[in-house]
Amino acid sequence: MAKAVQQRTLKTRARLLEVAQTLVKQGGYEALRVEEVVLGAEVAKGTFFAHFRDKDALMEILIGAELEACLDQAAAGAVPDSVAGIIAALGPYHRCISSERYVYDLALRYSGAAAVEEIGPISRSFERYCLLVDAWIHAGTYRQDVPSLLLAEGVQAFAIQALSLQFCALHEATSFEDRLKVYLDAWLLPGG
Amino acid sequence: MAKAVQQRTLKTRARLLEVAQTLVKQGGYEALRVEEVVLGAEVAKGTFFAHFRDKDALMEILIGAELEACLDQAAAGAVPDSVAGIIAALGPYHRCISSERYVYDLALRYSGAAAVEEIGPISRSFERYCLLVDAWIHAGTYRQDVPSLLLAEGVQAFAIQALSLQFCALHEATSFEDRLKVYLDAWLLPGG
DNA sequence: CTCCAAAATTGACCGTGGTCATTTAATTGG
DNA sequence: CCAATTAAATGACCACGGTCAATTTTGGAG
Repeated sequence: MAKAVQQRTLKTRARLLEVAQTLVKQGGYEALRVEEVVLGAEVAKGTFFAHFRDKDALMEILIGAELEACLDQAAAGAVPDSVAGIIAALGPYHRCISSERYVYDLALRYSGAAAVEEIGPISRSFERYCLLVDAWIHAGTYRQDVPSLLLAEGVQAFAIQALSLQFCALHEATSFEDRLKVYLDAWLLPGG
Repeated sequence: MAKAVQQRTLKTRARLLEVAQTLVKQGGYEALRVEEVVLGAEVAKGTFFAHFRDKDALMEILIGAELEACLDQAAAGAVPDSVAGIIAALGPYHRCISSERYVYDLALRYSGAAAVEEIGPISRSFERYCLLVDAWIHAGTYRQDVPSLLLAEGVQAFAIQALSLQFCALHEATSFEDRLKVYLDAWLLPGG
């Protein structure tokens, strides 16, 4: 029972991820093909699936990393002190999810973990999103009649609603951020 | 420029839908295969795609019909006069969406129309859901500081949030309806 | 009735994600 | 240093959604 994972394994996995990342940078997530990844990494197709459960698992890792970076950025900045400030601070995260239809779909699909033992990067980033917003709300002056974590979950719910309407041609008159502002004013500052 | 659509067309389409519906009843949506549908309907594969843009389009029709029936039921009943009543009235709709992971994913993906000219059954049912809830809220005594349609959109957003958490193993301690109740109390009756 | 253009249908074919028995490489015990 | 054992990699193969040039059916017009 010594070192079960070999050096080779790490190298192969790293190469697969690197190639995939490069391809995504070039052509976006939608256009990524597993075959191109294995060609670029110079391994057989089967090797890919020995490292990732399926194509989605790779996507989750790549997109999850992007989302995590957005949260890093949000956490590094000053604590926003208004609804508009919260929306602005979350801007990179929301823009990332809405950058591609494909990304939006995948993010929603994996926003909740399918099983306890399989909590993926996207699900984790959604949780961190809530905790971050929770901290902001806690530090600010918003409604006090419900727990701040509940408010944070609501912010996420409204953000998703606003994002989904962004992809809906019927509602394209209003911009994403304007719509979210209306929601969050009503949610965080009722009667105000 | 006489009758552009032939009798034959309608028959074939009806047969495809009927077979698909039967298969779904037997094995659920996830397990449906296009090949089985065309086999059952005794047509070639190409015929299927002459009638439906893709497999999802068929799914949308089937699921959209189920959702529409749930809304019919909700609209036929008495107007609910409380948060719990609203949740109960929407029960069939929510249960339909959460009946299968596959259904939930597809419903979310098509909840917003991708293009103006392509507003599908699911998107339409989501709109009707909002209008129905809007009417209920209008008739009841909930917060008055924001438009009731906005409140209705919020109800939908929270329902989706609660549904997504239902598929998330992390949060399975709380039931869907209990969670939605907490959200909607805070949303529709702030400070109350 | 015959012929014709438009509509509907066909099925061989393709792209791409995913599998698995087999082969190759690395690690360990003696 | 050499088996023996375990991990990793391979690539032919499959499943299944989707395409399209060719063929058949249909419903008039003359």
